[in-house]
Amino acid sequence: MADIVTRFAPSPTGFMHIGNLRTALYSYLVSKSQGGKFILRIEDTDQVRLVEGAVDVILDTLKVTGIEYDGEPYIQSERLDIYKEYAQKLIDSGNAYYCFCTPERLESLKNDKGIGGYDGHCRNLPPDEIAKNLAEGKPYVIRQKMPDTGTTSYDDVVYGKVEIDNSELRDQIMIKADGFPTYNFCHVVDDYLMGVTHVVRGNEYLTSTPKYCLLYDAFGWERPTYVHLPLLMGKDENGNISKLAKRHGAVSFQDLVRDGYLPEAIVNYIALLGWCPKNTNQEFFTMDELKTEFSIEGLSKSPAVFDYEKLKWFNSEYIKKMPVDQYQQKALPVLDELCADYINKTKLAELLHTRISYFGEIPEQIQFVTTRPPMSTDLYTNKKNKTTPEICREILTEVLPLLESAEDWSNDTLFAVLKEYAVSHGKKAGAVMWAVRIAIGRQAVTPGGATELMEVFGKGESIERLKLAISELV
RNA sequence: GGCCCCUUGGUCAAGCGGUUAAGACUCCAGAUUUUCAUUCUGGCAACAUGGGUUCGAUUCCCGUAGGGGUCACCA
Repeated sequence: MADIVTRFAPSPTGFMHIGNLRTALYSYLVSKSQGGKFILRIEDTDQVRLVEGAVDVILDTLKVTGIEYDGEPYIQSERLDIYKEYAQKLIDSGNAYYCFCTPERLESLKNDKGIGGYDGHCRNLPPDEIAKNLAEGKPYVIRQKMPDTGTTSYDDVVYGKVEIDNSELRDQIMIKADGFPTYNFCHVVDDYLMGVTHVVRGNEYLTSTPKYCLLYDAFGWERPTYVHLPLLMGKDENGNISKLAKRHGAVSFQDLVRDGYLPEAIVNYIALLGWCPKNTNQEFFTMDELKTEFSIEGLSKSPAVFDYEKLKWFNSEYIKKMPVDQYQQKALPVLDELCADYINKTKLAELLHTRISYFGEIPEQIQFVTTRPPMSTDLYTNKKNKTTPEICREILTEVLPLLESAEDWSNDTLFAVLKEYAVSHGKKAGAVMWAVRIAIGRQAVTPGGATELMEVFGKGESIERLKLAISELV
């Protein structure tokens, strides 16, 4: 069997939609799982939607996700002559024709319910009229001539046989009036010229693929293998499901990275949205593992809803597995920006390590550190530790001088001091810890216990918060 | 609306004629922990529906319903 060649052919829109990234991933894996080639082609034939710097976004995304393309990327806007040449071939063979219809006429056709699309008006223009129009410089497009009768079918690797009535097919435009080709035409030419054996793309192309098959046939080329992928969906707050879009949340790779999701976690998660490994329940995959485990048979037919909760879970697992220094490197800058100098950021970051699911969560998690939340004395009441505001007040006042005289402000020492106090005063350790933690943290739930928080705050701020808390308990 | 595709718990999903219908996320309960988190137990929850085919259908076929996609000088 000849080597597999797949491609990823995004248009430069300025951001990488997560569904698009998944398509790239699968396309890459279809090839690499078989030791094939994977090429990148930039489809920038829409002149009105050009976005500056958009190609870099694509390149960067592929780089950080570890999706490596072979050779240099192809740029369609640099290949215009090629498309014209091949369009001409189709005109010569009678499979395409010039169309001089005005946009206005096409518009009125569209609005006419009985017709609902192009009517083949220029299909059989006499040669001399075409020549005349051309000589006059009349704007024109080139259209593909579709068969009037019969059906066209192909075998999709994941969906099986797909058959369409040719009467459903319109004479689609291959070359636009501005001389640029349409996707419908140039991707076929490119895929052929670039030796693409497997076309891997989203299932929105499932029903237009017969048109492309017809193009291959018209050229006398062998059709590629088609691998259509189930769509990625989003769910809105009303439970309605549709193609994953902005209103569902962050939908570009860039958005997710900005929120503090790790590329490896994102890739791992989306790899499993529409694909499942055979003979294993494994959920965590490195790119290398994906390359060896991936098989087309594991692809699903039904659309998958993108679940932010599960992504969060994946990400938190990846964060937990991060080596400490690497983790600190990511967390510290965030803390540096938010926290006062006296805060022990390294310690705080350490506490956060098992508690955040993405780095964007840090600011709200540490709000009680950057500000002093309003105190509610109800917080001192805890059933399990049998504490009340009164008991806590007693504990805090007794513990304050002990802490003030503490020389070492490390977690271990502080813990020993409080434990010592609890034992010698016949108090439950949990009660003492509860009182101190509430006094310091000023909220019910805090990342870390009493002494850990004190270490984070340092002696000065800790004592101040303690005194403040006592004064509020009168 | 025409055409095409899809349909296992709330979500991702395994299953490919005979199973107590896996597993993961979420949620709940319990244990551990100086709170929370982590960790560890356990639990709730599914084959859209009606007909066939078959000794037997979640698995195969048809209809219905629901969802999605597509009908551009966008890709």
